[in-house]
Amino acid sequence: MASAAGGGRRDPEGRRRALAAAVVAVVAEVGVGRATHRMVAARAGVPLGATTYYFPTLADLIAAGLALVSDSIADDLASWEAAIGEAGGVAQGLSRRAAEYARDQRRALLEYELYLAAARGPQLRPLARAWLDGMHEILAPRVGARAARAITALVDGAMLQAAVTGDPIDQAALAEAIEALSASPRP
Amino acid sequence: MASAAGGGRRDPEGRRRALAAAVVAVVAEVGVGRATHRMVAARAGVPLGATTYYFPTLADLIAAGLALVSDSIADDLASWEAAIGEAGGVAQGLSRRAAEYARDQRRALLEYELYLAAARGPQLRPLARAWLDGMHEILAPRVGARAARAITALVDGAMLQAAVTGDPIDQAALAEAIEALSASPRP
DNA sequence: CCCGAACTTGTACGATCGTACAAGTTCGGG
DNA sequence: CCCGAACTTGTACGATCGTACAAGTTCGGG
Repeated sequence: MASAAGGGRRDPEGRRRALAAAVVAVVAEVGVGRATHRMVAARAGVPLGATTYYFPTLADLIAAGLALVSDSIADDLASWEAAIGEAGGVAQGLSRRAAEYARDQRRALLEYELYLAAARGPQLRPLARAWLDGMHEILAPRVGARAARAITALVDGAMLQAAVTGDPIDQAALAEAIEALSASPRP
Repeated sequence: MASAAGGGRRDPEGRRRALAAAVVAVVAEVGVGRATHRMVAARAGVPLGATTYYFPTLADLIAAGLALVSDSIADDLASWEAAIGEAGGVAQGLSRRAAEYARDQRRALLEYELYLAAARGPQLRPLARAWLDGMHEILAPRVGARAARAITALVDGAMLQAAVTGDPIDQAALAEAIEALSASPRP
């Protein structure tokens, strides 16, 4: 191992990353069901043959893209936690972060599509779980398990609606609703 | 016009309906992006040629199926309103109906997939709007516009999560959350 | 220097797709 | 009775798909 981490004769690792990123772009554009080798290759700027060299089957290729999204969701969770930790409390931080998230409609749609696709094929299950459990882990210590689950559903619904309609999230209204759920008495 | 409404030589209208219903089944199984003429024909029990006779293009065929779902959502809205009108108030009726709805995971997934697909192609926009506006129309007179929107988001999120995870909705917890949002003071 | 492994590229394969269509069948109106 | 419109059916078309692979090219280790 001469040049250490990653190797890189003609930058195969870069191609692998470029292909995975191209998968994300293509899936965002046409949906999981319509993504093809050729679209991904064109988007990544590599010949068709390169796709099957790095990823033997289409399922492998798409899985590589989804892994990328999965990682970015994990990163996202950290930023959600940071937003909530800031001044203003859970309701302010959470609603601000949700409104920000929904502003990138393209990405929001992609993630919700994958979120749903997780129900059909088990290979995406971890992605959906990461989001739900991650949010619960962040919120539960601050508002209790029961309110955490309700707030996660509320925020999920608000972001889904924003992604579908294209309308921005009403941040003040969402904050108020989160507040109402946080204050809910125990059963 | 001898036999009046619908005509019906060898039951063409029945075939049309069978094809539309088959589209719904196929889309529910493999998703919008992977539904094909041949799958729909096989499911409907008609030869391939019949699909293009009744629906010139694949888009027409799929649109027919989605129209069916759209109609059933309109029917659903009536039953949501009925559930809310029953004894126990908004929170009880709504949470009970949502839990019922989520019990049919297959149908819930189908509808959420179409809901999302509405963001990509404008031909499904009415479907998404029908749901959002319909719920708002039902809830707003009872809890106010602001709470109506928050509750719709909450219920949407809860049903989406149930559809994705396959877990049933915690009806009592949802009712409690709806209650909290209904009682929220005006801004 | 050079050689084998790693990578690249273009082309080709059978399968399946959406769609077209010719030839048959059925049926109600005149 | 019968004829044309409505419907049925099977087959065939070119396009596109996932995947395989032979022939080249590059590059680091010995």
